[in-house]
Amino acid sequence: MAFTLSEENYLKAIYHLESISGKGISTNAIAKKLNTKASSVTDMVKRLAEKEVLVYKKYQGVSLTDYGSKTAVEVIRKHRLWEVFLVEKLNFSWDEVHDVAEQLEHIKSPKLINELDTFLGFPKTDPHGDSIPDKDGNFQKIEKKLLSTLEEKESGVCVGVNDSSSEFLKYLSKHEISLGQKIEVISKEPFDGSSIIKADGKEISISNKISNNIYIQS
Amino acid sequence: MAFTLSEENYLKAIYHLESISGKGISTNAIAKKLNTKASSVTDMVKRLAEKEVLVYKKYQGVSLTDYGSKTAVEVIRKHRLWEVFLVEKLNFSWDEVHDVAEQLEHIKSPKLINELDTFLGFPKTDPHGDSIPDKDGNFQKIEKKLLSTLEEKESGVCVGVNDSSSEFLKYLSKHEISLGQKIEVISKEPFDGSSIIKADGKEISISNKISNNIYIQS
DNA sequence: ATAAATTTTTAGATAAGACTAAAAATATTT
DNA sequence: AAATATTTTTAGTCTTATCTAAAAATTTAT
Repeated sequence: MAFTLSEENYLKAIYHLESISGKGISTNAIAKKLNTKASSVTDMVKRLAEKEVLVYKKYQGVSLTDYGSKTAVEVIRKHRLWEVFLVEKLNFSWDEVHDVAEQLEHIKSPKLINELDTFLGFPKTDPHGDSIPDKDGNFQKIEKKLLSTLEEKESGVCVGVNDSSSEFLKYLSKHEISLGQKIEVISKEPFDGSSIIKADGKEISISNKISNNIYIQS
Repeated sequence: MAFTLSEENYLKAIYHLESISGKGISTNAIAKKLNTKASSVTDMVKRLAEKEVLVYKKYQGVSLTDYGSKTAVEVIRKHRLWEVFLVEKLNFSWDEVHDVAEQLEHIKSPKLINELDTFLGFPKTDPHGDSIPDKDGNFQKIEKKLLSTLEEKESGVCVGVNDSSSEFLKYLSKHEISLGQKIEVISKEPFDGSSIIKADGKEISISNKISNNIYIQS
């Protein structure tokens, strides 16, 4: 079955929401994620239910079927492989790749994506630290926790980010925080959740919002 | 100004038609090229005229403006660079690239296409022998003529094809005719326009339709 | 448990792009 | 120069994907 660009974006959004909060995703949550209106979501969700990629019951939210999840994972695989290509071969920085990958992920050609995978040497993770599904849709869950959950004196390696927006990634670049970097929590301020961390030898103060967007592996 | 996928396809089609038959392209010619209906063309052409990429006068056909030509050339540049990428880096054969390149040519990102050009080493021609416009839109016209225009005993090098369809390219592969190959006309049959040619040391008979689709440089 | 607030759905519109069928304009024959 | 044929345009419809505004259902609060 073939899917439109919009349909693929809905599947991807619902898949991401399910991976955070389990089955039964609300219309409003999808609308917020896709910057659209709840009424538009209802319309689209009905179409997708007819295509049997998700189950929809009025006022009960939606859940992806196995077929729907598989389709979403295929799009995610494409997105992440293209990101690797852009960074490794075309000199993009990690804060520039997202918008272009959002377009490239919708190109339809099984041969293209499998050859790209081969060309890149079957990478396991993308430039933001997210793991890349293989051609059967299997991928390993990386054991990661938020930087904000670390206690004082604890440390770990930066393995990913929660927010891939260009603004956030630019913030990280400016403070010289990058993937694979060791980060140590020096102290935490209970009042506002901010903390002082040591990265790249330098101590800097970061807000709770920042530490909630950085994934750490211990 | 931004263009939709459909608009870009119209611009490309009109550009190609103009390069064959000059200014003033008829509604019907565009419809045939794009496998659509004349009425659909009229609709679209009105929209494009408002965007000032072409001039449209009822019943008089259309002509691209400079801006329209420039936009079309940008799409063609992207198409041909992606074809080179697919053949040289991803092991596509020249009869497999067209459909995928048709999708990739619509990706919007100036950085992407210029970095791709650099990555590929600024190729001058694509896998079908067509020249690739540089980032300013300049490209050299290759001096080429149809194989069907050669006389008996004349020969030349295959530099391109007129029809990039998978069926035609597969025909050529089967008969071991490829870009850069020397082709000699052994004899021509005036009755049906067929001819016997020598390629890769072997003599084969080809129809007029075939020799009308192969470009030769002497 | 009823009222108020929120969420979700329906109904009706809009825009892009395509279609069919019919009307209008242009070309071609005789 | 009429008559015929062809091309092009118009008018109206369809689909996808979106929107606003209003109605219905569900949740939360009192």
